Parts: sequence; C-alpha cells; structure tokens
Amino acid sequence: MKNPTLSDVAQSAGVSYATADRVINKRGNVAEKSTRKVRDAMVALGYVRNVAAANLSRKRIYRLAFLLPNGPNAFYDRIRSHLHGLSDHLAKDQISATAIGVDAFAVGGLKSCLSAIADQGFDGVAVVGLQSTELEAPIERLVEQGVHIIGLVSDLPKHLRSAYIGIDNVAAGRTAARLVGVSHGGQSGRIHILAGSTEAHDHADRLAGFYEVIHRDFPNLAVNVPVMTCDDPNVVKAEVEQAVDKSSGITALYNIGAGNAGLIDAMAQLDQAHRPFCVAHELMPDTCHALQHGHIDLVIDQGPDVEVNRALSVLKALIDGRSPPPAPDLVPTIYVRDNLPTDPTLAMMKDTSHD
Amino acid sequence: MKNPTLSDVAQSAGVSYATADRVINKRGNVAEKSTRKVRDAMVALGYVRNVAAANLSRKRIYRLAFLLPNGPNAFYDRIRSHLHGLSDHLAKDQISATAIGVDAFAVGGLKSCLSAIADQGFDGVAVVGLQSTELEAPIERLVEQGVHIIGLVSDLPKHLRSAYIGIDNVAAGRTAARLVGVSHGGQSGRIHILAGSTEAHDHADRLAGFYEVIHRDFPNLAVNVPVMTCDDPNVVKAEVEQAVDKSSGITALYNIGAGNAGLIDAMAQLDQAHRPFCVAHELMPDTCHALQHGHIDLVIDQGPDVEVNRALSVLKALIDGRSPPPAPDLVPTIYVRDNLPTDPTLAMMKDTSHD
DNA sequence: CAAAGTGTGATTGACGTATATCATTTCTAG
DNA sequence: CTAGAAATGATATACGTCAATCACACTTTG
Repeated sequence: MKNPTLSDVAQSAGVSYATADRVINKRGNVAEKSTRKVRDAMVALGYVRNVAAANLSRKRIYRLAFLLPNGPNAFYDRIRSHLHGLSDHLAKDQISATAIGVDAFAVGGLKSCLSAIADQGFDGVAVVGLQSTELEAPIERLVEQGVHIIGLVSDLPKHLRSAYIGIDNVAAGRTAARLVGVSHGGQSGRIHILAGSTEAHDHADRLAGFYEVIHRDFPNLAVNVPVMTCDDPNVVKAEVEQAVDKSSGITALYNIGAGNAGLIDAMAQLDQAHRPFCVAHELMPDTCHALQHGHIDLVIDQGPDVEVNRALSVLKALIDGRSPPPAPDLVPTIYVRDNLPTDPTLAMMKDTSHD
Repeated sequence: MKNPTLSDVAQSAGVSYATADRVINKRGNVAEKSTRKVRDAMVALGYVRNVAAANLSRKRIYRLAFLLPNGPNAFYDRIRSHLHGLSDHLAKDQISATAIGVDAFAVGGLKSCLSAIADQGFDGVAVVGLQSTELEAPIERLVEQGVHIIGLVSDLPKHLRSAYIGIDNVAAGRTAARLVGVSHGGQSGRIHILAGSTEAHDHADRLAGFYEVIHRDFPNLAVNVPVMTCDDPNVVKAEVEQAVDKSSGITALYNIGAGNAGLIDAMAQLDQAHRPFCVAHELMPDTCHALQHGHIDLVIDQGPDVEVNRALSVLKALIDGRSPPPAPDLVPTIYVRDNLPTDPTLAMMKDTSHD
C-alpha cells in the first residue's frame, strides 16, 4: 500500500542498505551483479525516492539561473519581475532563482556568460538561447558538472539542452495571418509587415508561418516585403507613417518584433475607424494601453510568466531526476481590448507605462 | 543566512521547543504570554515552517477531491483524463487527487455529494460550483472540519470558497464578439446565437459580454434572439440548419454552450467559402477536427488542464497555510486551425473522436 | 489538604534519505 | 597462497518536524 523505502528495496534485493545507497547515488565501488539486483528490486517494488526527505537530509537548495538578455527590453523586464515576485514563494520550496543579465543578443556575450557560471554551483540554468554551435563548448562543460540546461523563449541547438520552454513561433505567425485574413471579411487588401531582423529565429519563424497561411488561404491579400526595424520604435514609427501615408492601400499591419511604441504612436494619429488592422506581439504596458484605446487590434502574447513557471517546474524535475509533469503545449494568448487581464501584473505594468 | 528552525525560534523566545511547538501547532495549554513571545520570535527571525520536513514527519498525504458533473460531457472528460494522467506525478509529492462524479447540474446532487464527502478525510475539494445558497450548510460543515474549498470552472457563492479557478466568462463573451465583429471587415451582418440555457451562469455571462461589445462597437451587426439548445447536438443542428437555410442573411454563428457536434454537422454541409463565420467554445476532438477542416473558424478554450494544475497548486498552498503562488489571471486560449496543439492531449483526443 | 487541572520543560522516537566510518568478506594479481 | 584491492555490511548521525511521554511547579477546588 504505502510507498517502499530504500531499506525495503535493499532488503528485497538481498543487499545491505549501504549497497543500495551506493547504487542509487552512484557512489561506485559496487559489483555489477549487486547493481542489477538493486535495480531489479527497485522496479519490482516501484520504488521512488522521496525527494522531500532526500532534500531535507542533504540540506539541498535548488540553485537556478535564468540567463536573460540585458538592455531596456520590456519583455524581459516582465520575466525578471515575475521571477522576483516569485522568489519568496520559491524560497519556501528551497529554490533560489537568479536572473543573470547577458550582454546583447550576440553569441559572444552568451558564450562568456555560460562559461562564467560554471563552477558557481548552479543546479539548473534556463537560457534565452541562440542557434549557434559556438555554444557547444561552454554548455557541455556545464552539463559535465551536472548542471541541467533548458532553452527559454528562444531555443538552443537541440542536442545541447534537455528541454525547450517557449511557444511555437511558426504557429504564432500562422495565427496572426489567420486573424489578419479574417479581419478583411472576404475583401481584398494589402498587408505591411515589420520585423526586427531576419537573423532572429523567432522573427523568421513567425514570418514563415504568416506567409504560409496568407498565401494558401487568402489569395486576395497582397503582402509587402517585410521592413527591418531593428526593433527600434523610431524606425518602426517612420516606416509605418511612410507606408500608411502614401495611401498605398495598406489594410493591415503586422509587427513581428518589438518597437511597438512606434507603431502605436503612428496609429494614434490616424482615424480609428479607417486605420489598418494592427497586430503586434507581447502584452506590455504600451500594447495594453493601445488595445484599450483602440490604436491596435490584436496582441499575440507569449505569456512569459507562464513560461517561467513552466521552466521552473521542468528544471526542478530534471534536477530531481524525474519526468516533468505532463502539461499541454504552450500556446500564445491572443488579447483584444476585451479580455485584458485585471492583474497585479497589469497594475505593475501600468506604473511603468510611458517610458 | 539559512532558515531558522523551530528550535531557533524557541531559543530566541526563551521558551522550550515543546512550548514553541504547542504554539505553532495550536495544541493549547500555553499561557498567553508565552504565545506572544513565540509569535514575536517567529516574525523576528522570519521563521517559515519547513513543509517538507513536517509532511515527512507526519506522513501526510494530501487528499484532494474534484467534484465534477457526471454525464457524457467531453469537457469534463478532458479534466478527468488530465487528472488521471497527473496522478503518478502527484503521488510523488504525496498528493492523491480523486475525481468524484456529481449527478446532474442540479443543486440537489451537488448538495448531497458535498455532504457525502464530509468525514472522508479530505484536505481540499475543488468544486464545479453553482450559485446557490442551499450549498451553505454542507460546505460550512466541511470547512469546520478543516477542509479547504475552491470553485473550479464555475464559481460557488463567494463567501463559501477560498478561491475560484476559472476564466472570466464575460470577457470570453466579449472576446467572441470582438472577433466576430472584426471578421465582418466593416460590412454589416446578422449574428445567430445558440446557448445551452439561461440558467447556466457561465452562458449568461458570455452572452452579456457578447452583447456588450457588439452593441457598443459594431452597430452594423444585428443579433438574433439567442436560441436555447439544452446543449443537445441534435437541437443545435436543427436550429443551425433552420437559421442558415432560410437565407436570412446570417453572417456569423456563436455557440455559447456545448453540443458543437450539431453545429459542425450543419456547417460541414455548406459551401466553405460562403458559410457564416463560426465561433464555438472548448477545444475537443470534434471542434479540433472541425477547425482543421474549415467547418468552423474559432474556438475559445478554457484550458481545463491549466485550470486543474492551478487548482492543485492553490489547494496545496491553502492546506499548507501559505499564500498561493502569484500567477496571472486565467485567460481563455483562442484556437484557429493554425495553432492547434500537437500534444499528447490531442492525440488522446483523436482516439475518441467521432462519438 | 489532597485531588485535579494548567503551564511548562526536557526528552525521545519516528519519517526517509544522505553521508560517513569502520569492520568484514570476497575477489584478483603476483 | 597471500597481500592488497574491491565490494559489502553494519551502524551512526543529521536534516526539521511531529507527536508523545514524563516530570515538575504552581494554581484551583472541593
């Protein structure tokens, strides 16, 4: 009925507690034969180590690190603040989660940061990753030290990480396309696309998904060649104003990347009833405000808080050596002005709006 | 640096460990003065009981119950199956979660079920609730026994429960309206609405939200008087066929309740390019399939798995006497054919499709 | 004044695991 | 065959808490 203990396993395997302990904790110095006996007994009895007791005994505290890009990025600020708000709660579960800033999006910064956190005693690291083989060396070093690595928001090369927590950006792009398409009610139109850069994988994925659906299902919609904005609000604003101004028949705008402040500024100047249909990514103080005031129509949000929570539970499971809890895929949340959260999160965000 | 133990507290308060223990575990027989000293020391040191150690010592297992309506309802099947899939994982945290069937949606069934689970040794109960004061007596009895009660999916009277886990149905209705409105691309139209019954609070809420937005923001859209379907697919089908058939200029359909199979059947017979824009609730095998094949356009999903996870962590926090982890409001997920999950969940659902 | 009750201290054995020490047995090489 | 290494057993302590017990001093009460 009740859960078997390690003593039960040892007894059933016909070895001493000490030997069983040597097996499950990989201390070595145990004969092949004994190892097998213990393993068999474990599966036979369905032994599962009592993690709570183990942690109590070894006074473990889970040391987790989140490597997040530095710089004035509201999205990662949101992650940081959620992490911070969680810290009290995590402490009660013996978890300490530290946010570590990584300079720039370039590979070099991430590489050196990964090297720097070796030998720091971390048990798990969530990394906003890049697809670069240069990361192989520092990550493998960490893994050798028993550190568990997962990708967060943006993936690492698959073979370097144990899991990826983030949305499917292709699907996000497809969804944006679907809703933009639908918004035309069967009429024809022209869509203007803004993106941060072609190098960012998430942007490229979204764009691919967008194209896929528009071309397949909305043949009466034309798509302009995407404009690169470097996620700079000023660039975004200028581009939008230019595109809309020359009355080129733009019926929809899709900003794949950041810099929404520029988009919003530009849209706020137009007649609400006749401006193009606007889709942006990530619910932030500015996008939230813009939705409320009808300057844009749709925000596709990753739900960074949910991602962080998921990352935490996956990391903990990895460290404990058990399988992560079954959970549905992360699906981006679609916000319109009518389902905005009334959260503390939002309240927090309001404080810092207009910056 | 490290967390203070109860011994530290006792020492700092100048009482014995036994007395401190009597205070925190409310065993009585402690002088007022001593109690205060202990309390003060606790806050001074920032003592937090080590729940893991406590549970280990008392061999506690968390006994949780989920009261879900009986009957062939795919939505609650999804909750049940998620709960079932979670059970292994929960067992490792000493949590046992049992789904208990409640007969019918009527108050009587719920009332008797609530009475029946008293004295069963449950620590927490998640209830798919009803707004009825009749529930007061049985719930208060449970609360007296130290059982924690939360509302799930559908709320209980506020004063009877410690928390509510579910979406804001008014917001869901507003969102549906927004997207239906947008789908007309500025053209005029007529919306046909189907609902299960006016008595179901969630349906009423969604309807209210829907009206609110359509009337405010889409004056060129007419809304038919809602048709009651009792969530019966056959009724739904008949109603839809009739509404669409008489070429009454229906441009959109919104099914607030269940019985989507009927809606889908009816739509499948129409020309995909010219059928009305269709919005339904809850991602199920049938709605998922219908999205993929273009029979309907939008599904607003509560994310029952997420709700269950949230319910579990809130219940555990309540039982442990600590505040629930900060988390964003639950926002319904909007599915189109382009962001359908590729989950085990979905695979599971496919098996049982067409029934 | 004895009996009964109250407030407190002191101590102890679980709970299931980790970790360490030391003694013993078994294997392997020379 | 034997020294030394490798494998194993036996045992103890600690982790922080719960739950129980015994002992004592000090009221209250009949």
